[in-house]
Amino acid sequence: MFTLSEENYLKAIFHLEMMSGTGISTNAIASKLETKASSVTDMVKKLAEKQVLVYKKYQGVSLTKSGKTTAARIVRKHRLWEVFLVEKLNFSWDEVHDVAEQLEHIKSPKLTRELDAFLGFPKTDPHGDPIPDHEGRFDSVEKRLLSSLKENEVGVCVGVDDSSSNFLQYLDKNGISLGEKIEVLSIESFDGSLSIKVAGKVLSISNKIATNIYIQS
Amino acid sequence: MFTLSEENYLKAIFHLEMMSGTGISTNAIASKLETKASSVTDMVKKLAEKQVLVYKKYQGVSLTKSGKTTAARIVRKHRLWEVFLVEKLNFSWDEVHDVAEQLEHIKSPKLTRELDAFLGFPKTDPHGDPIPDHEGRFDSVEKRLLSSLKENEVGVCVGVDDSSSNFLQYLDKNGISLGEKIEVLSIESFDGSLSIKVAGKVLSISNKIATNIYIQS
DNA sequence: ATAATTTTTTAGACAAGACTAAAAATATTT
DNA sequence: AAATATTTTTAGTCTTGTCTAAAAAATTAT
Repeated sequence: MFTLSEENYLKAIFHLEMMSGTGISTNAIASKLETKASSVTDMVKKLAEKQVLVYKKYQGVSLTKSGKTTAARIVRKHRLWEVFLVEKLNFSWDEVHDVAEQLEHIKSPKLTRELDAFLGFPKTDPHGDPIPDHEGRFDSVEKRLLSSLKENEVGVCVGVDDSSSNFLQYLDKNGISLGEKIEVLSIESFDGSLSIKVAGKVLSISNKIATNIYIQS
Repeated sequence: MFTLSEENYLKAIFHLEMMSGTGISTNAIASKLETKASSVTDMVKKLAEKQVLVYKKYQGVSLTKSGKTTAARIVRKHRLWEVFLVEKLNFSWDEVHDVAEQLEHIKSPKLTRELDAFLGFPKTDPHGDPIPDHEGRFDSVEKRLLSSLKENEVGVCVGVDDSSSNFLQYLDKNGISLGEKIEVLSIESFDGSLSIKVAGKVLSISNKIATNIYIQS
């Protein structure tokens, strides 16, 4: 069994490994968890003893099989709760994160199982991220950045990179949501900004926005 | 804001005050929380500083207005989650307690509000206990013990005193559940055991069982 | 390749919340 | 009312998870 703090470390390392492969540095973990490197060293030693990760001094850490499964199960719970909040309790996708951050630590296999069934076994959360199964497996959604599309190409919004409240509210305001079709009308070569058509309306977005939206085509 | 531990103390004291009035002893709290009296003294001092209870050495404690509201809100969340688990996630009434014990500490006013609405503003939990409103008010359900009925009287099961898994499973096995009509056929004067009719079947139950079932008539 | 910089680890301290053992206050007996 | 028993508090210790400051290792620059 893991403490709340241990679970947060596992989840952070899991996410970092997803992004940048194996061998996660002490500082990377510290900045993700907004804590100090020395605290990370301590905790990482503890988790190594529990066999959920491999740690060698000055070499960063890597999750073991069991560590990955444990972490994926926390992510699973987080994303299931997000679906619940949005679909059943009228939360918008920018409001769910903090609450899901608490709910993900509830320990009850039956609860997770039944919640999954109650929601109709969803495959992705409200931000388009895949929901791992009980064994920790999940389909890596094939997603490209909106900014990688060429003129006149179309795609469907399947997720966002930045999940900050500000950004999600911007998207809401402009009618961009999961499943929405997006068509690239033109690309400004000067600054990479795009003119797109979404929900029937024409919209101009910066390149920065476009590199935070995932689409599938 | 209160820590998990502080919330558990508040809830325990709240329940003790409901049962036995004001001025709760250190030992009573310690045994309810399965901790030591010395730990209680420490925590009680901390809570007194936070103005949620009044503490005078050797004289026990009493919740303040604000302490009562805080505690009632935790109870409110606990009971709402119990309803959710039973009504939406197929938990039986003996399985909900431990999970609700975790869920009650989730901090999100919107979550509580929306959950309440999602469940249709229930008035009682699956054991028949009233659900406080946001201000901490609740109707005290008028309930009598089944053992207080006379021969040929009838009542409806509205709750249980003992919420242990064993007892609740016994009730399930014998078709006794909330809202079920119970008719007392005869009372054995020798040991106080009752012959009752419930769900069409005749059943003999001990006096001890009958003093753990609340009915309304 | 040596110096400077950055990263990581160690050592020691602290707060929260629990514990044990002993002292102090209150309650109960006789 | 004194003696005994119980309850409560105090004092000091422990664990978890954090921190700061300093030392050690690794990396980068000169």
